[in-house]
Amino acid sequence: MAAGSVSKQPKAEDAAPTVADVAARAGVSRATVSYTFTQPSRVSPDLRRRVLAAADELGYVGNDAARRLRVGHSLALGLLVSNIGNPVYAELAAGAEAEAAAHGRYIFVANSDESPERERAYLNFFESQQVSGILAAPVGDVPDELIGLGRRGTPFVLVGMARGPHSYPAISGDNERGGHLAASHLLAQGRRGLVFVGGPHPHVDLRLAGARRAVEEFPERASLEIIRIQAQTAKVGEAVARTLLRRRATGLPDGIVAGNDLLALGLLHGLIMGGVRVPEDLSLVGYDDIEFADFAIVPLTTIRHPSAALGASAVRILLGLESERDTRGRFEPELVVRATSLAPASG
Amino acid sequence: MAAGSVSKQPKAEDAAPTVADVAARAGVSRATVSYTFTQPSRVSPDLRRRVLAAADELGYVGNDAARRLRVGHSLALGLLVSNIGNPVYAELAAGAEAEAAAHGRYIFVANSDESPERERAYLNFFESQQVSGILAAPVGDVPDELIGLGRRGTPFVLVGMARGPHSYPAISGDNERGGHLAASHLLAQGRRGLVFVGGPHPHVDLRLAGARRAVEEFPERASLEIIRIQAQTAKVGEAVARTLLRRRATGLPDGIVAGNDLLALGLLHGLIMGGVRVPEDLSLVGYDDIEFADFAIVPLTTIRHPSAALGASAVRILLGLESERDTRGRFEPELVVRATSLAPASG
DNA sequence: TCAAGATCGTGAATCGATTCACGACGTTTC
DNA sequence: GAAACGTCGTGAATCGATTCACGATCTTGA
Repeated sequence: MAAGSVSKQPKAEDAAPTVADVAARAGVSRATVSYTFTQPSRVSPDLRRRVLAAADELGYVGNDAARRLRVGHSLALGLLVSNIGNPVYAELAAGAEAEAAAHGRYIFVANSDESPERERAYLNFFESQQVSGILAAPVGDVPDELIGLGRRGTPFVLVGMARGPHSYPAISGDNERGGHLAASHLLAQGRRGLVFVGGPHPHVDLRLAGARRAVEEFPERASLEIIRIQAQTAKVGEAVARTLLRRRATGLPDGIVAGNDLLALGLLHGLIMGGVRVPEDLSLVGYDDIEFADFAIVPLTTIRHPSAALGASAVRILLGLESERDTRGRFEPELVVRATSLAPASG
Repeated sequence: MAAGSVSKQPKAEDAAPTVADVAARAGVSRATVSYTFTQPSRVSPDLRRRVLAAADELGYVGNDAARRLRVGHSLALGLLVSNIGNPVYAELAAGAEAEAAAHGRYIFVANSDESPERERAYLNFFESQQVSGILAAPVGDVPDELIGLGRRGTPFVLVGMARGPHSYPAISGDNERGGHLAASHLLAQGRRGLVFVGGPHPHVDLRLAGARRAVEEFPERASLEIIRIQAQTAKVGEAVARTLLRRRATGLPDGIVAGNDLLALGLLHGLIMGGVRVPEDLSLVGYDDIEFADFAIVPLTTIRHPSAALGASAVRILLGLESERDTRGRFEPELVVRATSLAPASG
């Protein structure tokens, strides 16, 4: 009684429906069902309707594992970020996601939390998932796993990293130019004793280079001191502020360029707590234009960084809709003047 | 010449290696290779070593599609959040990720950006990916897709949502208690004209209920006004601050409980800009203890919410390592007194 | 020394969607 | 009216890892 006369086991009634179920219901073969979804033009309109109706009634969702096993890659793209807690990366992810959705694709966000080990683990996982492309916003060097993956046919784009010594596809805002903008702005409003606060990081180093160039090109006498740190976080910014305050007797800088906004917010807080008036005594420029920059007690002057656009472009490149060259000149950084610096001299 | 005498096509040399390749190199059958990874004890130590060595030399990564097709589910868990830009969800994701990694699992973060449509699309995608479980931190109602998925065998946990009218597995901090803590703190320091600012949202409504209870239980006379809003963001907070300032003549509240920290930061900014002294004129309590709470110019008193722990527990529940009951009483909210409120009367 | 049992490796079937190669049917054209 | 061609549906092979059921080899005890 339990076993019918058919050799095939009856399906559990709540198991996910398969092409076979849809085919049976629509009275066609499994091949036809598949063609209905993958090459609709190959199926006559009449049958197509019938198949789609059957699929709908059954709540057919398809099994991407089977699909992938056959065609070799998934509809998903992988996004590897070093720290999802940084609003910049959250914005990057959102931009990539929106663009992917527009093309019927999905983004898997993996957060390595700055750990090279997790980074490698996730890259391997991406490979085992056969993602059809990878966006990587890694901390340091290009991981070997990524290079291997690329060789094995999974395209990748480095996001937010300049083409450095490597020759892999990479798109990025012009961080050097942004750094130049920031320092020039301070110089233009009369600041002459500048400090750059930032740690080793591909982006930040370029921002520093830009700031340095601005000071060197400046016709008058101006100085740029560099304070190196370990990480670009608000906590570190506060610590640096305390250090600066300690040498108040010998003279504070009158302008600071921070490696990013988190750092700048920490600095701002620390300095104001210490009685420094911003921007009267000292001007401050951050980098990234995160949401909180505008809500700091003294709204932060900063360099806007088109993170969402970068994410979107990276997706388009991976999907072959755009080439790396096409993006040249886009993603220009932009100075956003708020209250931590004076308005630029207007004449 | 092109075609050899073997019927099988030679593999492209840079194609990903398969179990067959590893088996050939180690001189064993494909079954043995598989058992080496899935049931190591079934293989003698000697062979195990040989297989692992071969796999390592070939850079074998496995094909999760094939694996999944056979076993029916993936090693990945899906995390659906409504807004990855909110630090609370970023923290939740990080907590879940760490716990998952400890068990050899991975988390796919999907960001619906508050759109019910994207939410549904991602749930379907999760199904097609056969994730072995889903963590959902949705905005409003429990989506039908999720319920269907659950019925079809994919476990899910609602994170950060109280068990409401529904009866689905859910874990959450005790938002009612947190709201009570916040309001009680204000009452304890002598505030009597309280305002709760918050919009419709499962969490926030509970926080409001707690605040209301605190005021009702309070032996002296105290009032609680409720300002309803559309979204808990900093921008909205600023707008509310402007509204409050406009009625300064008729009297401002002396204590505000905000639905979350983003909102509180916006309020804080708006009020201070308007000349209100915090905490002298008015005390403010936020909710969530996001990183930026501590860096606001007047560091924000808030209720700490164990988001990372919630994420970790949700993962353990999905993996069957813990039951929903086990978490009862954990995730207690905690009052973090900073500068936007006075210290509680200590005697 | 030989049978019974434990240990450990293997061939083959299987999961579900895709796609090739074929064939049935209908239409066009001379 | 028949040959040639197009259109559109189908059977069957395929992707790679897993796992069942079986069998080979080795161990143990009388």
